[in-house]
Amino acid sequence: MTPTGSPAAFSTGHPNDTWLFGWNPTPGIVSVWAEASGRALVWRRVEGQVIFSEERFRPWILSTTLADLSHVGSALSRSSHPADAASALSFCELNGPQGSYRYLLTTQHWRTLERALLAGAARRLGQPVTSLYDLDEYYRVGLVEQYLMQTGRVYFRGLIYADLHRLQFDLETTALDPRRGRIFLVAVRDNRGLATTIDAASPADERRLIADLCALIQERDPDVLENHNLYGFDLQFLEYRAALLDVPLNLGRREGPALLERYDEPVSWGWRRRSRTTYSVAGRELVDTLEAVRRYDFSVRELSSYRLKDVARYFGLAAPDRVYIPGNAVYETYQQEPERVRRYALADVAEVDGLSQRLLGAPFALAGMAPRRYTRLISAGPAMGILEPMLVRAYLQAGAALPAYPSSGPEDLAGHAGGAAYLFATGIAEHVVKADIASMYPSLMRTYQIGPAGDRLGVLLHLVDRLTDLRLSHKEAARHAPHGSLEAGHHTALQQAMKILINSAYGYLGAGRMALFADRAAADEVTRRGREILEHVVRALKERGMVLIEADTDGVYFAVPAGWSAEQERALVADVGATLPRGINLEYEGRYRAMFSYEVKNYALLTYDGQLIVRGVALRSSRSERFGERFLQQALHAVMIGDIVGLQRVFRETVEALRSRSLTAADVATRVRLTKTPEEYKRSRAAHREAPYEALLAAGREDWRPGERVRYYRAADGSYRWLPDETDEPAGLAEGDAQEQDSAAETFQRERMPSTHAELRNDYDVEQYVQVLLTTYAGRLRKAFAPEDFDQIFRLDPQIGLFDRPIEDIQPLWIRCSNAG
DNA sequence: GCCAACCGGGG
DNA sequence: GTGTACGGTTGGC
Repeated sequence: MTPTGSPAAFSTGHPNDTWLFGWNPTPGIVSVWAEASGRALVWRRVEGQVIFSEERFRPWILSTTLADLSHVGSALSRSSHPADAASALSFCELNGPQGSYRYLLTTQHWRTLERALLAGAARRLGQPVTSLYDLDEYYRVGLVEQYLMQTGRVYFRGLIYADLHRLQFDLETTALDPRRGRIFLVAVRDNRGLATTIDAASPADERRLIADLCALIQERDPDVLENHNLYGFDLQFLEYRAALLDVPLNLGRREGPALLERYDEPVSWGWRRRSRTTYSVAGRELVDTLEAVRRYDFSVRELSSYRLKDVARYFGLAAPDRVYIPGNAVYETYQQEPERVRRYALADVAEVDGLSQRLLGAPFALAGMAPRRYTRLISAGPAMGILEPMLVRAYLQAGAALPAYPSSGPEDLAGHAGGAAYLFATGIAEHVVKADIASMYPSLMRTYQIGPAGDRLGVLLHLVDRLTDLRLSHKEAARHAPHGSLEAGHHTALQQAMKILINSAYGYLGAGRMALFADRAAADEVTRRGREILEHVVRALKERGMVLIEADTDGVYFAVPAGWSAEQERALVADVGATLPRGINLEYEGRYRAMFSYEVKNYALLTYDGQLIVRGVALRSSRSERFGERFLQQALHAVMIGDIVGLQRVFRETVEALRSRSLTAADVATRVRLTKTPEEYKRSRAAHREAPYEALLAAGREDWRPGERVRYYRAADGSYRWLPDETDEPAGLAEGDAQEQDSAAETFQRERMPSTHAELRNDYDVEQYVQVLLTTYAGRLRKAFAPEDFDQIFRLDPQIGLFDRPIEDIQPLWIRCSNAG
């Protein structure tokens, strides 16, 4: 290996910070292109200028054995240090026990090594071997990762996010499928002031549009190309159209190969294997903000849609006068009002830029630590995708062998006990406090020094240690920097990146047999300690007279005596926290006026300023009829303030509104997604009728597309009625041929009108919806009452029952101290 | 009510 | 060069 820096040359104050940030100080790397031949192209941004350099590296792989190279004989040479290797094939022995990855095999050209190993392995195993990834004897990473781990370099050293030159482009096309539609417009902007569109009004102009787009990108020379669903749409479309029109697609930097490299990766989402396409170009990083949104929502779980427009609104990025055009009407609109579409497309790219600023700070900061491309860090899993490469780099830097994969013995099949979850009480509680243990699992790892047994150098625990301290200092620095400043953003991004790494350390311990340093026993020890701590907190709260409601893994809800102030609550939490071991911190997370405890992790909270928060699926309805949702909101609010009279009133009013037909079809309609094609439904219809299709057929719609969302309701005569809404896609639009485009335009014109006549109809099936109200919505409050009280409150027949008592006397099932009366 | 299958996004 | 991490909805039985 030929490092251009040494570990001593880069330090940020701690001898082992190189485990965190790499050991090579080279600043400003914005892109790396590594080839199997050992050529690496590196672009750096230094003082605003881009500097290109061509470098050499030796492709490498780690192995537990030399057996598969015995057939090459003297072609394999030994070197005492990897940096000394010069021959076509060589190996260096690392420090480590038998069975560990103690052979670092290096080569001049990756294919030489790969061919030799595949041939050797095939001979050893007596069957053909097609991929080294299938063999446990080898630990292999991608070429760019090889380069970064070998050199100790990382991306973006010394840069802040605003230093990156980012360009967004967004295609507008006449159809979704590039075989059936073409590009008629592209909007382009960058974070250096560019904002423009390129038109191709006639099909003959499309070739010029693509060429102009490439030329503009070359001229602006950005480090990053960004868009929403860039991989899934824009690049696929561009690739197809450029090939069809035989126009070169030069998106990369001129010093590198002018190609758009495509990977069709098998990806498992859950257990299911699917394929997705990604791309890369030399010299520029590609950023798909859709991936960043997915990653964001993975932890936050708040987005109901990942569509650009929805996400932009969610983050408050959408301009108030933003133009909205339904996707299937964009081309029609362009033909009549091209300027409107240009503004629409420019708003799209502006929102992508906003999303980038909002979501990509953390991946940017991670790229300054982990030996991986920036692009990959946007969607990489934090444990295997980020932490493990850092661990591997640290071991290579130390000349130490990686441990063998942990053997999967029978103990691994035994159930792994996770966090504790307790439901202490159901019903309604008042004066509720939530407290939780800050970063519980990493804190436990740190406090009790629980790390993977195979981590002989103690890298993981060291990383958790340093990251925890550094994160606190960046949080602090972000707080003190001027709000909204570049400096604040920089520290916030680092803080977030560090949080991601810290939180993944525990997950990594339990990451199954494919993680090099996984350690099930250590993971179990962490959760065992966690349960111990949670039980301790619960006990301490009980001893202090608090009423426990529920506790889950690292947090607990409990009720305090009426009349307590927030200060008293905080003091209590601090008091309990003081009984915990050093390094384990109990935090006061919030206070609530009331809580409806339903099941573990399923509850509703009422804040002191009247906001209703509903958590867990059990309290929500998947049907989501508007009238039912409205009822449930009001009902939960009423029951949590103990207003049973009000609760019954809301119920009776809703029943009355249904029966008097003062609600509308839109209020009772439900929305489903179609799965069958018209042909499939026609086949199954005789055996089994399904409401949404019947609704369409009854409305005269014989054509639809699976995936289409359909709103419908049940009418008084028992039939189902379709209720088209503003954003519904008309039939067959994916095909995008001329007729269908026309129908799209017509539909669009029709649907721009605020609310259609159909929405205001009131011919719904009253008793059906009364039953829905009672069973689906009111039923969710069953656990808040004694059975006879529930029946009395929600009785449909308003005559007095034999055992009724005055409604004023009915109380919900309060969760209260027994001694408080 | 339970289980398996499917989808997310882009014009 | 991945990924061993989904979650909500729907339809079929």
